[in-house]
Parts: sequence; C-alpha cells; structure tokens
Amino acid sequence: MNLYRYFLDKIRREIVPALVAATALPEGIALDAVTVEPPRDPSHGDISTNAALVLAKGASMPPRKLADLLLPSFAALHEVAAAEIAGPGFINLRLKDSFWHARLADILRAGSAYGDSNAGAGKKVNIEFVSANPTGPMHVGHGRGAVVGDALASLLEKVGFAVTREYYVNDAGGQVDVLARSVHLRYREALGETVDAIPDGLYPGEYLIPVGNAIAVRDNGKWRGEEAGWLAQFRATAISEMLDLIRADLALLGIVHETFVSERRDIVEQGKIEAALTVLDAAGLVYVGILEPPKGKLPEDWEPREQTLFRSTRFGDDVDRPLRKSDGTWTYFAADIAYHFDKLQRGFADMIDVWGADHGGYVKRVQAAVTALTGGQGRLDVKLCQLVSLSDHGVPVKMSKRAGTFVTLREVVEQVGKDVFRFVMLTRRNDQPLEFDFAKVVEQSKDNPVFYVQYAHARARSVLRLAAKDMPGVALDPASLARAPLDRLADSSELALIRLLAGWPRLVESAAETHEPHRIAFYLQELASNFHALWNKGKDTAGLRFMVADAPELTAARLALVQAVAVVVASGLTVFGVEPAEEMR
RNA sequence: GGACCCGUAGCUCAGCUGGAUAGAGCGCUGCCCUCCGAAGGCAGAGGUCGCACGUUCGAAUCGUGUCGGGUCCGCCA
Repeated sequence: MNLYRYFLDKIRREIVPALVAATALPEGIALDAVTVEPPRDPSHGDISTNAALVLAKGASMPPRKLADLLLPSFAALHEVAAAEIAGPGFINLRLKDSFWHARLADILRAGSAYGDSNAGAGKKVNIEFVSANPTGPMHVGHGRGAVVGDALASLLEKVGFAVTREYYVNDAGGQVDVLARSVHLRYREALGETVDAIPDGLYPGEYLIPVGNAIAVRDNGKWRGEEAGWLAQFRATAISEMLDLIRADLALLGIVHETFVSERRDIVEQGKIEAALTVLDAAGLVYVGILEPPKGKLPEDWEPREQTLFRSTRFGDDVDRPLRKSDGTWTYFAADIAYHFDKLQRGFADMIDVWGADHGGYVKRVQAAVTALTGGQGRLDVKLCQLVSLSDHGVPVKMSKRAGTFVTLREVVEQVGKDVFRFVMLTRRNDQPLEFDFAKVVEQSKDNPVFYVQYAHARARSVLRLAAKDMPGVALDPASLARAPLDRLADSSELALIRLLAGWPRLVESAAETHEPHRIAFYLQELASNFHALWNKGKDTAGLRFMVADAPELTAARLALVQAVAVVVASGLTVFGVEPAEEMR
C-alpha cells in the first residue's frame, strides 16, 4: 500500500465530492494537480497535501480560506490524529500510531512482495542493454550498463510491467569483418605460420588465439585461400565464440537476456530496413539532399555530397541524418531505425535503451525515428551511463589496451564479487561518472555502503536467530509476528523506523516511474542507518533492546520490527540482484 | 561552431520529477565502550544550490541567456 496514494484517493473520491455535493465547491473542479507527500521536515507531520493551494483558483477562494474549509474533512478521517494548516495553505496531517502499527503488519504479511504493485498493468516493456559489440570480452563500462539495465528490468517487473531483457548483436558492420580477419590471422598462426606483429587495424587480443586454434584443429588448411572464400565462415564462428564469452561474463553477474536480436539475421536479412524506411518514406520523411558541413572544425576531406536523408529535424533533431553510405549500403542508423521498428512490431510501445555516454549524440535521432514510425505513440527512453574509472587505494588504475594493462569486467567481478560489483554500480545516478576503488568497495566499515546495508540485514537476521534460541516463548514466523501487540512500539525512534519502512512502496513506484534504480540504493542506506541507530540506542538504554527477557509480548513486537527491516532490505537488494547476507564473514 | 550530460557543504554525492528552515557520508570539533557484534554510537560547526533574468501563490527543481567541466559531432558500429 502506497499510503500517500491512499490519502490522495480519499481527497479525490470522498472529501472533494462531498464538498461539491454540499455546493461548497464548484462542480467539475480539476483535481489533477493535487499531491500528497511526506513533508520535508518531519516536524510538520506525517503527510502533507497542497490541495488547498492548487484548488484555490478553481474554487475562486484564497488558499488559506479553502484550507479552512477542507480541514474538518481531514480531521474527521479515522487515521488522522491531528490536522493543521501551515504556510501558504498546506494541510499537514499527523497520523495515529495505530495507523503505523498497521503498516508494520502489512509488511510482515506481504513479505518480499511488499512494495509490489500493478502500476505497470502488465504492459510490455523492452529493455535493451549491454549490446557490446561481439568482438571481445566486456570491460567495466559494459558492466555498469549491464547492472543498470538488469536492475531497471527487475524494478519494472516489481511494479507490474511485462519486461523483456534484450541484447542487440551488432554483427552486420565492418568491425565483425575485422574480427574475422583477426581470427584468420590466429588461424594461420595455429597452422605454423610466423606472425611477428598484429597489423594495424586488426584486433590484437589473445582471446582470439583459441578461436583460431579450434578452426585449425577442425579444418586444417582448408581456409588458406582468398578472403572471399573464408570471410563469412570465420565471421560466423568468431561472433558465436565472442557471444559465448560475453554470455559467460554476464552469467558471472547473474544476468540473462531473454532475447538476442541479430542485426544481420533478424534485421538486415529480413528486409526490415526497407520495411521501416518505406513507412518513413510514405510519411514524406525521406529525401535526397546535401547536408551543410558541420560548423567549427571542418573535416579535412569534406566535400558536399548528395545523400539519402531522414528528416529527423522535424522531431527535434539538429540536422537530418544520412541513411545510406556513399557505396550505397545502409548506415548503422538505418539499421537502428529498422531495429526499433522491429521492436514496435513485436508489440513494445515502451522501449528503454541503456547506452554508454559516448553515444549521447545519437539519442535524438533514434527518438525521432521512433516518434516518426509510431505517430508519437511509441516511447523510447535512453539511459546514458557515464564512465567508470578504476582505482585501488585511491591510486588510478591505468587502462591501456596497448600496454596490456586493460582490465576486463571478469577480472573485476572475480576480485570483488558479484554482489559488491552490482551494488556499487547502482550507488550513483547513471549519468554521473563513477569511481570504483578496489580497496574501498570491499572495505568492512560503515564508509562502504555495500557493507553497511548488508550488515543491517545480517544484524537483523542475527537477532532473529538469537531470539529463536533464547526466547523460545516467542513465535517468530511472520504471521505470528504480524499479530504481536505492535502498539507496544511507542518509542519515537521505533515509530520513525516504521514510517521509513512504510515509505518503501512509494519509493519503488517513483524509482520505477523515473527509471532510476539508484534511488533504491540511497533508500537502503538510509534504512540501514536508521536501523543501526536504533540498535545502538538499545546499547545505551537497556529498555529499548530488541529482546527483553521477561517481556515476551514487547519482544515479539520489537522482533516484528526487526523482521520488517530484514524484509525491506532484502527486497531492495533483490531488485539489485544482490543476495542479502545472513551474516558478515 | 553546435548538440548532449554535469556544476548543491572543504571532499564525494542525494534531493521524491514545482513546495515550507536544502540533506547524507567522509573530513573537522566535542562527548560515549561492563552491553543482542565499538568491523562503532551521539551531538555540533559548515552551503547567496555556478551566475543573471523570466514563468507563479512558491524555483536547487521549469524556460531563456551566460560562465566552467566532461562526452560527442557527414559514409565507426
């Protein structure tokens, strides 16, 4: 239950209609702008509404006066302990303790499903992420996109969307031909030829050696001839091997894509490019013309050239974008239009792409294409992930492919563990650069958010384990805890913790709505902090300890709170794909 | 030259998509270990939200301009 929505519904369906019926408010007054939120300052109460402020105009009444009119209706609600008008016309409500105790029982009854909702109503969403070119192992930057995409997917599933995790395989462009040639070189090496240096423009990575070896073992000298005789074969084998490599790296992170869409097989060879461009052409959005040269720095070999263009400027792009290269083949953009067209045809009106920030300049044109293809019905949100910089004890780890100090995703994950890697990747907004320090992320101190949050969960579990041993009279299953005399939780710090827990559904909803999984990381840190604080309070004040030997009822109520903390922390971590720790080791 | 992202406390970052006296951690200052885990805890100091206009009951949040940092910029994907 999102309690803010609950009270918003009260306003919309009960309070205002009753006043309209009593002719105190005009018929058909617009309620869209009414919000119910937690006040920033807790001393203002538990919830706050701007109703009087935003309805003032429609009611032809000053906000404060309207607030006076509304106030009795709020005060009369059975959940409300006190209602008052503040500032320019806010109505602040303080809710009864019993209301909060009931929320605690909600959490225990719902368990890990607490915070789930049906906001998505089963609507299909396609999340395309990673989509690293199949030319080698993944690096840390790919890892960030992978974790962000996967967590976002879980988050949207939690609020009721039908999510498809998708990987777009760029296997139709020039770089996979380069890959094939690079493998062919390793193949010739395997056959005994001496190759002193990898020529410029080919991939030097050693991960291609086994691929060349395997082909040599299988086929011997069969592919020694002209490139035309082996290119397609080598390309297919190499791509398949690289995808296996990538899938293995993703598996290490616990990520599985439901669909892999091949640019070559599923888009180009299916004639999707022509199909998509036919749609655009029919709308008069494709033409042949000459682009202005880019201003500022002019490329050396610039010359005006006539080319086939998409009128993306009509949808907010800066210039129209070319669809064909000068050799007559399609540009990558043309294929990408077709790819998004294909997603639309598969029934995804809502699409999310997770890209590296270096593709930022590409967003507008693809969104323009989606708008054009759907007449504005399709929505594409692009999440750009900024760079991850690696360091160790504050010293930057230099990354250079040439010097051989290139750090792969696999190396990082194997060193710090999947859970640490995933959580850290979500501790920053996606469009904010992230520093990943090998020493800091595994540090066992409260400076490390991963540890701090896991520790809160482990601590809660530890108390419950101990209670099972020391307090045999207290039933610890969630259903029994939910029936405990929760009104015994009367200390302000206990109630504050319950309020925070009760904010979880709203947080999940807003994180899902804005496509911002990192919000969960910050919430979990706050929750952990409050829980640790309460724990510590028990150290100073024996009366606040969770387990009180001669008071089984009070203990049951407190353990209910502890269990609720464990539930919410665990469900947050689960969205992140991080396993909640039972104990810290 | 243009586009996109970012400018919030000494540092690293949040800020619920327009609300009230702008928050957290680190660092700093001062207190606190006979305790279900001190691998910490409590409290305090610290900010003209880059700057300037504008929109309105109300702006860190929206718009325009401007300054600073990053990324990118016709046939690479």
